[in-house]
Amino acid sequence: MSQSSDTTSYKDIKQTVLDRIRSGVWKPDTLLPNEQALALEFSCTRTTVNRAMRELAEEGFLERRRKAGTRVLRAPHRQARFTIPLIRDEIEAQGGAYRYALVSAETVDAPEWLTARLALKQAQRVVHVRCMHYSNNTPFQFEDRCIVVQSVPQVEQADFSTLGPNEWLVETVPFTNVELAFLASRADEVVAGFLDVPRDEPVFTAERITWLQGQPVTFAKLYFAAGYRMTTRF
Amino acid sequence: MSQSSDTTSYKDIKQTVLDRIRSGVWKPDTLLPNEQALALEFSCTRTTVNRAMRELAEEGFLERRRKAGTRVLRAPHRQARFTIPLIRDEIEAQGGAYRYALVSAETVDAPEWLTARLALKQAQRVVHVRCMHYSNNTPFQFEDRCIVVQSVPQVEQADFSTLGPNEWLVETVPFTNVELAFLASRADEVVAGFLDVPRDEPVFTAERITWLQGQPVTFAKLYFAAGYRMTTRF
DNA sequence: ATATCCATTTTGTGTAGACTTTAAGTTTTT
DNA sequence: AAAAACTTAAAGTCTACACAAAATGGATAT
Repeated sequence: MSQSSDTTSYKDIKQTVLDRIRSGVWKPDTLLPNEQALALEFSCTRTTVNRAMRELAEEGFLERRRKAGTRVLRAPHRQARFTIPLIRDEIEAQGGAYRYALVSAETVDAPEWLTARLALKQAQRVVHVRCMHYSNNTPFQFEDRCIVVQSVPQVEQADFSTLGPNEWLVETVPFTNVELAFLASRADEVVAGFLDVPRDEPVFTAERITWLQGQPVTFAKLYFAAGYRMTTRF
Repeated sequence: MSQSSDTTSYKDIKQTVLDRIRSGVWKPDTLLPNEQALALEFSCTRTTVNRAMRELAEEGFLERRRKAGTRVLRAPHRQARFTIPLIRDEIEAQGGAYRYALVSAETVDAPEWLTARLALKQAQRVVHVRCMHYSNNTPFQFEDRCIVVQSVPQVEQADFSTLGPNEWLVETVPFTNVELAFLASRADEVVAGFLDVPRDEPVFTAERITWLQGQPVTFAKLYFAAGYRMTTRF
């Protein structure tokens, strides 16, 4: 099917199963034949069928339960996968020239809202960095970030004048858990100034909280330039 | 490790490998031992190692190339996975009572912008539906959708007075390709009215184009209520 | 120096078979 | 009835082995 080979591959099976779902041969809620039977039909081993079905389940098309069998999901709970690239990569991928500029960097006491937001045990020192990312010298993103000193002590020696805090963190604390939120916010004086948009302009915004093994590391607000769209296909 | 079993499972291997990456034993760009060697180390078969490493690669931690081997990715290209639920499910999941209300439904000629946007060969008839989704009787989402008649002829007989067009489409055309974009837009007169927010309020907005085997089926703009956040963890 | 070819290594995927784990359904007991 | 115990079907995972496919790095030819 996919290759002009003599054996049936798990990819062939995936394709065939998808086709049957598409064409309505196997409608939502249908209980599919078990792996044994499918292996017989496709004249391959159960191992191969298993891989095909397992992947289709992971992709959100099927639901599998031991003893109960495999059925077609009625409302495809399809998952959108956004790849979150480094901003430099994102800009360069669309052919722009990336430029970074530090706005400010200072060590301060964490404000109350941040203490609450990160569920810090007590008030902590944080490095507060603000910076800009440009594509072809037009504003692309304004970044406003706090990094918890206790979690990443090296941050006090870090130099953010040429390297952005995100890239620095990726190098320094490569392995993290993330909570990411997208929302629409309103450009205040500061954001409007940096992004070169009118005040009160709607701004696509991402909030990103990062932990390292349960320890909150950083809170970032990323304000995108006017007209930014975050896109995916599936 | 995970189970108190006597065999090494692919999950154990995944965990161990992740730990080594976390702890810096295997730093970014490190070339890992090949599957043979790992199988020996974990005293299991190469098949088991293969599954562990394959999944870690899929999850964005490793890069694998034939002959070149497996290496740790420097900037974890981790992917955010958003599950896009039916809006009814989303509302009910957070404990709200879902209510749907049709605003308008009419068959019209596709406006030019839509013809261009969907790359229609010629101007087509479309069903234009506008409707509201409420959570506990507060506005949650305003939906403005066009459905291409030629692609889904049954739509002209559809009754959207009690069933939302999205749910109808999921039932009728279960299998589709989707392009999804998120952006921040500004509430115009209409949107502001329906969402009960001031004019010019920033509104988190999703645009969704759906195809069925290459045929454009529907274009939808989904305006979310004030303060909506789309969240994910990874 | 440059381009082409080729051997070898490493991952990718298949077969065949066994044992394990979960949970649906049935039967039995309370 | 309701709860507990049992049976059993289905997916989940492992072993052991084989061959395929890709692509690197060196060897060879231009």
